[in-house]
Amino acid sequence: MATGRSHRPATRSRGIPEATVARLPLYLRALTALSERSVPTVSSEELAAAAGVNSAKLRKDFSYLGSYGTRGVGYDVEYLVYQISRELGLTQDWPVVIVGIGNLGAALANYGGFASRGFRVAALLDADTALAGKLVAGLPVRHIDELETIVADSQVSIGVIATPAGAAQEVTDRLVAAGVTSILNFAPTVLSVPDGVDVRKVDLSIELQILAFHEQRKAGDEDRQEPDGDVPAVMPA
Amino acid sequence: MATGRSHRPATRSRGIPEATVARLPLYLRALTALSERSVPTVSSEELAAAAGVNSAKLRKDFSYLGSYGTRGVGYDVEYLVYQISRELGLTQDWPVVIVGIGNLGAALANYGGFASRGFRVAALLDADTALAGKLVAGLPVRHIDELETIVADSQVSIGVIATPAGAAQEVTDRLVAAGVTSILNFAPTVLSVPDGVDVRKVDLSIELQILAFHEQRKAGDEDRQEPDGDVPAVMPA
DNA sequence: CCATCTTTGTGCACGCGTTCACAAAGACAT
DNA sequence: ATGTCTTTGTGAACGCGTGCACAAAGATGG
Repeated sequence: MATGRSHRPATRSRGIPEATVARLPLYLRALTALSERSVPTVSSEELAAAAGVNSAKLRKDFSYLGSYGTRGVGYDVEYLVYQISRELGLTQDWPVVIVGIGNLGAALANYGGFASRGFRVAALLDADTALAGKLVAGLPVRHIDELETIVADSQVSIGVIATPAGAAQEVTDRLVAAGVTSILNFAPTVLSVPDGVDVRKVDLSIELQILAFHEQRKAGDEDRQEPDGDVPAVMPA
Repeated sequence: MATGRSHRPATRSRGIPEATVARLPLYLRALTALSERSVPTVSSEELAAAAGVNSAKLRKDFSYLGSYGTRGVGYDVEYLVYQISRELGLTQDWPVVIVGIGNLGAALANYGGFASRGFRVAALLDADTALAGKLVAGLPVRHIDELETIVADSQVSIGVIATPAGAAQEVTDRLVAAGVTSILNFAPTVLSVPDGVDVRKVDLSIELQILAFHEQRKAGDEDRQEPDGDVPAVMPA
């Protein structure tokens, strides 16, 4: 029992579980919405509903950050917005380069969610010389060969890859060599990077395939289909 | 409104764990690449490397599908491609509607990974009448009011939402009412849907924020930037 | 046919994440 | 103050996912 509280729950220890980190942006978004409506405080129950999670999970998540709530009242919205922003590192400026200015790259460049969260598009890069100089989201597209210079000059540590799959690994290598240590990959490829470099991937096709799996299951619930049904002529052995 | 139930209905699919389902598309992609190079068989070790996972995990994943390997040899590439495709439901045709034909919607419409995996874009929808009739990826953009007709006529069960956040819930409600039971959401909002409808979300901003967290942690390791600095005047209580 | 070698399939243990359930902490009214 | 009421913070149990390590299965060669 926590009757004799002898030591602090390690507010500052970087022992924040990965699953919790992944939910912090979700909470932050819900809190920002509340903040814009000038709501002063919010209970874990209300906030959890807004974020689409379980309230116990939310409380446990916040407990990793520290004791920022008030029992009987809830959480101070503004205070929590600040604490989560700080924890996520959003109180500082993160220059980002986007490589590959096709449809997707342009969509990313135009995405408003960046600027509002401390992310600043430092440059748009593409291998196509025909694109060079064209304005996308108010920024000129620059040639990929300027990558190294731009990353160094603008202290870019985050790169976004929106190139075709074939170019992704080479671009990654150049970004890493230039000093980038975090990569958000939209290309449908497995990237290999040295230790110390973080890669997160977003894959549209994979998400759809997962949906298809569940969709098939729904449809097949009454249509009990034997898994070893008919198989093409190929069989091992 | 239906309370935003955070559904994680456990893994009672077909006995196939959710985590495994999420990796099957990854294996499928690696296998397809091997197939195109006419590689007849592959070991769990090789395939795992290509997919970027642990080989034991891969073998366990495959074991949920059945015993499709041959000890001492490995897996028959073509056979495995077929089995995974069938398990994911990719041997059938999945008509998809994309709602919101901005930069992102256009990028999705042009994405080649759809058609090659059994997904067929049945229609592109947008609320902007100025877009109506315009060709995107060879398909005419149609007005959102045609949603119900199109979903019904084309037997669409999967919807992709690429609208602004403010429109996402309403579009979702209309899709669901029209019969769609799987939704891929790109809008930065929590969607509430009735039971039986699957939602997967892709959020660019969240991914970047997670990267920022790790990036900050890396930078702060040596640079010990006073984490407990000043807090804005706001304090709870 | 037997020995050896390769690679699968899986039992098992461990660690992380989720959820329950409740005591502690504070607000608020009297 | 004291009691009541609300809501947080968290101990504990549980379940899922991961990875090790190895026996079983089959190929291959002599």
